Amino acid sequence: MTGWEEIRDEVLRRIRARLWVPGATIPTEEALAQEWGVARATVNRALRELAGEGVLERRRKVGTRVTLHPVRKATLDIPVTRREIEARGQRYGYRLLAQAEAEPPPAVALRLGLPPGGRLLRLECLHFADGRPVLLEDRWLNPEVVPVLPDFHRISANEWLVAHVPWTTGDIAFSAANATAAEARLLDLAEGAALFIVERTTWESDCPVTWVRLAHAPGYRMHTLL
Amino acid sequence: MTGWEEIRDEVLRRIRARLWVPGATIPTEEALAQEWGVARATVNRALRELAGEGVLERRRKVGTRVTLHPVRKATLDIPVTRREIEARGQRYGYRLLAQAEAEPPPAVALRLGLPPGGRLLRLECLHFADGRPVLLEDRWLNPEVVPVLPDFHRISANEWLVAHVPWTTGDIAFSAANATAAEARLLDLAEGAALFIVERTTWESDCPVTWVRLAHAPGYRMHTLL
DNA sequence: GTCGATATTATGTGCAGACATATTCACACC
DNA sequence: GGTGTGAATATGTCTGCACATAATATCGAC
Repeated sequence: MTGWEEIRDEVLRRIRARLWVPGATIPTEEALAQEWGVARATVNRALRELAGEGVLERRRKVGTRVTLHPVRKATLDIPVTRREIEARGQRYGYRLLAQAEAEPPPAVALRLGLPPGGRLLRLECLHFADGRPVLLEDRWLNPEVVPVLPDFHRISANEWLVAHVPWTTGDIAFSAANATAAEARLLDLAEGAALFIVERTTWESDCPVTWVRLAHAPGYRMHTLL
Repeated sequence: MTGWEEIRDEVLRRIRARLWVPGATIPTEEALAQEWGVARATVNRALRELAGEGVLERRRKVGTRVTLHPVRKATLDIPVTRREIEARGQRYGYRLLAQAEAEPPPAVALRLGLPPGGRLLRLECLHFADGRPVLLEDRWLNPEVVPVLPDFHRISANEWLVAHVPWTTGDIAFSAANATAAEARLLDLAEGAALFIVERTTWESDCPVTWVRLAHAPGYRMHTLL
């Protein structure tokens, strides 16, 4: 029993074998380190990992216990649209439908924390897989953050932003919605088709960057890795 | 500059300030440790953390670089339905619609890795928020894993499973679908309404436990914490 | 008994040093 | 020119120790 990964696996094994049941306190780091003949830091690393995944709960002085009400943590990878489509082995296509400066609807301004009346750059575009439209993008961009802009006919805002405004923070929400008549026409669907909606708000250190709504055509599945 | 969290924040600051641009290699752990007057292990902890979030890419001998094509990692908490509804301040309700042993459809058997012809326990139930139906659950359960079963009229399978078959592995997928006539009737919706679908397959150490499809009524939003 | 100071305890984090491992690069060799 | 080998190097991980911090338990004063 050497190495924090082996120790992590052994802890998981004991939990699954009901040796340590949910809600119960497990032995201290010290005791486990002694039992397995490793340093306490090694046990700590393993237990910290499991606590991060939500399997264990740790509190100073109290000890480590197996989580009683497990909250499944699903980690999703959200790549740039082009790479996501290409990863499925399909040919990627892109078309800019509209680009204009305008006043955003109140809901968008609110989410970005902007005062009403400001003006943002609005982009509407379509993404294609093997020539078929699969994703409608509706984006509002704060021109103050990115004063020099590229030609969005050639590169998608999505892709340009991750390269030029890296490592922003944000907020993502998922939902479902019926396609409006306009959406159905653009995505070549029947009106009312169920769309998978991703809404994303992006910030760069307290400054709003962009809000975007991605409407995925039916057939789209988002999937956890593990 | 002491403490791995401060160091992590400083690294992030430098990336956002474009001192270290995407694709570029940052100084070695040794160099950073010296610059900030801390041990290499402390820098390692901070950089490892950022690599886990996808901000940095690290390879032995090569060094640490700022990720060029960031893949946003969204972490979702997926609690038990009851707790999710109660967390929104609504009253939770639950009704078992059907419980029967049956042969699962091929798609379900395939996902669970079971040979065709086996029999599973099928549960169909409705979850209510403030008295209104919001979630339709269609579940197939492997009775071999959990030989002694509770009264599913009183406790939802969801909740009973997390308490009695803890820390399973699994696989979750999200999509959107139009409500069938039957689904619309049960959820008190118009036929064709856009449902948010969660499909989940659960295993316990190479043994299939359950497959479930959750159909959320419109209005449901799944949300990242950060 | 109640309250508050103090001791105890388990985890959180840090340090210095060591060795392991993956990868690259230079160089000798054919 | 191509190829294999070994040196160099950055990260990965472990050890043993120390002190910090948070939460609890204990015990004395009143």
